[in-house]
Amino acid sequence: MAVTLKEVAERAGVSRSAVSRTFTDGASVSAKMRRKVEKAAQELGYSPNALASSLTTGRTKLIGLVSNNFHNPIFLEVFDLFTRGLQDRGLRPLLVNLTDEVDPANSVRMLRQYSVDGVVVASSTLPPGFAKAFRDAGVPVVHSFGRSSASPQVHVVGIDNVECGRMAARALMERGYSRVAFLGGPEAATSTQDRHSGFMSEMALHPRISVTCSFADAYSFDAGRREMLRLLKSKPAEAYFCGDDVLSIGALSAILDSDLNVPDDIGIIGLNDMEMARWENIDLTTIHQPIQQIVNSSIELMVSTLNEPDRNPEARIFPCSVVERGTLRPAP
Amino acid sequence: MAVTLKEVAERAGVSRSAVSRTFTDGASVSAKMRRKVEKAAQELGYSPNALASSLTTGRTKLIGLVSNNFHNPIFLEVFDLFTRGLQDRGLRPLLVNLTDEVDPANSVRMLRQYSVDGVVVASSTLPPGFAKAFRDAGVPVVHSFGRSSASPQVHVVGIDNVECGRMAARALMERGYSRVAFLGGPEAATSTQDRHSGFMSEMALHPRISVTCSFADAYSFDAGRREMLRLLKSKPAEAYFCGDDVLSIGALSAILDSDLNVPDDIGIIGLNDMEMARWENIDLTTIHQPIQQIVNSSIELMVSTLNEPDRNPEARIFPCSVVERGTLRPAP
DNA sequence: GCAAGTTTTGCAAGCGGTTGCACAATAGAG
DNA sequence: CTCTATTGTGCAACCGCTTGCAAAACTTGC
Repeated sequence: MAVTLKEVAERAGVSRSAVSRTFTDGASVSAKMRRKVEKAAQELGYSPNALASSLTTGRTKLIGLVSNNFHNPIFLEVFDLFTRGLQDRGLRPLLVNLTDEVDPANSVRMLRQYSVDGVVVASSTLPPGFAKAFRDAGVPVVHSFGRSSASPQVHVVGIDNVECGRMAARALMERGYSRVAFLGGPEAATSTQDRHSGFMSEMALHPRISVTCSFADAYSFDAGRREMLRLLKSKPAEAYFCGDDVLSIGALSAILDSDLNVPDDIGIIGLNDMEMARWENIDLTTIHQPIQQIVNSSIELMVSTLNEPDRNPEARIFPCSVVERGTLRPAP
Repeated sequence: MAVTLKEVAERAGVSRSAVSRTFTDGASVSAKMRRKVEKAAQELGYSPNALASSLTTGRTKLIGLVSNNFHNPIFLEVFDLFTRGLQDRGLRPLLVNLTDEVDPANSVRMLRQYSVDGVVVASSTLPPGFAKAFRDAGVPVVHSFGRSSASPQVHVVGIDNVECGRMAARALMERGYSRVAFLGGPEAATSTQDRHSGFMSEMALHPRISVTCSFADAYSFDAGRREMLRLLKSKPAEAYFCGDDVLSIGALSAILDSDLNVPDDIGIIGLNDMEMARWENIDLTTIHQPIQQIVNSSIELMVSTLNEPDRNPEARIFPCSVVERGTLRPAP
């Protein structure tokens, strides 16, 4: 079926090693030999079998790209950036969808069967145990969008969600709201927990302000809408920090449906600054998460770790900032 | 590093073949042998190396998932469905991002180096040449969301875009619009061409109705918005068939910005029915594309083709239907 | 033109598995 | 308890490629 090394060698009248060497860079081959081999390879349409060579080199250039966020549009951008970034460095993403998966063991086994060189866990909702399971299996791993920590157990690249919570609280305070609330994503997600605690810790500095909390059961439009509809039944807060942009948009839709006005009756600030947030029909005030930097840095960290597997776990945390749009009343 | 067949064999005190056979189903092993081997494997934490075995079996279970649509939210759903569907059948998606790629040769070479068993081209904007290039390289291929045809050259699964164009035209006629327009995506995409030609052919039946056309340069929010802003400078049509939902939303944003009302001043009908289309703050009337069926059918076709590589190319076309929401005035 | 030093090249073993073939072990029949 | 039919098992070759080692082929300097 496919052309092999051996056929090229025969055609060029040289040894198999010679052919192998012309296709591995850094190997010593004379110019004449290289010409002969390349000619034969050309004629036969040969290209080396990466899997076979991985057997002896121990490297596949395959990277597991593991996620469970397939309903948050920001992750389409994330996948775009990851696949392009990895490709550009000669790495191949093996995509693993962990929706509804609770046990890391299966994916660990599968990715080891395919001898991936490394794994990127790209998720803000997978528990840290997943990333650790890969590390324990001896696979280099980077957790992108994971929980920041001063002494991480695996490489983590992302944002400081606690600080984002504080930032949101400060934004609301600057705008003079006196009854504010946190509307979080799934309570089990570390990102929700951290945003919540940051928000509360900042609000603790303003004891006169009333603060309430509730949680949607997913980072999704429907969950946000449902939760906000529920909140609107009793007296809602003046402004909400929503755990995520999709959630915010769901909440917005509920508010608009109830004939209330944003930002006059209720203010919303989201988190992520996904592409859609700046669409004029949405125009969401939100906290920008620098996903491009996060992804690039993750890839860079992955590549370094491949070359130096015993590198100590590292946390790379990027700063966020408030993007002023139309869903919060202006600061005075 | 990783445990190998040989170590398991030694520990269990049996031959390597015996171990291999207990891990390939359909092979003949006695119950006693199986127990011994499984015990040893368990203790050592062995799991077979899929890549090594592919060398002799000729099957990797790797499927190239090739796309260039990383900015249309509907493709997040598509990737979700594909990855889960493939995983469920024991296949592994190797994701290839073809954004900005014009020459299929590179990806063909790369996917052959990784000995993928098959390739799914999931894109409505990649030219048919890409799918054909894989076929020519002897790799089973399914083009999802490709151009429908009575005698396809490769397997195609998708919708009849010409018919969708007609359907949109009929929807506008039923609602009594007298000046309508087509606002398409990139002119080079076969999907745009087909939707356009269907729309025009149906409109040819209504010679009294004025019809105009224009094209955005991508299936994206920005492109739709930009094009609609341009159209609004001179006298716009009463209703637009937009080539796609994201495009529609871009157009909507332009319209709302210009203090015009939808659907009273201008009507919009989209195509795809992506998740967002039903979000209350968008509420887009659109044509539903059954992506779940398309993806499942694509996977099913892929699997059949793997078992029977010489199968004739087949087109599987699924019907679409108008989803009535708020961006078109109601039919009388 | 020769010795010493420097590439190049081929050989052969190995990477982790699978599998046809021949032989061993067991089962079934009488 | 034989004799045949049916599994079950091990040997060894092979899948496509890499690489340490030693020999072959070049350089270079004198």
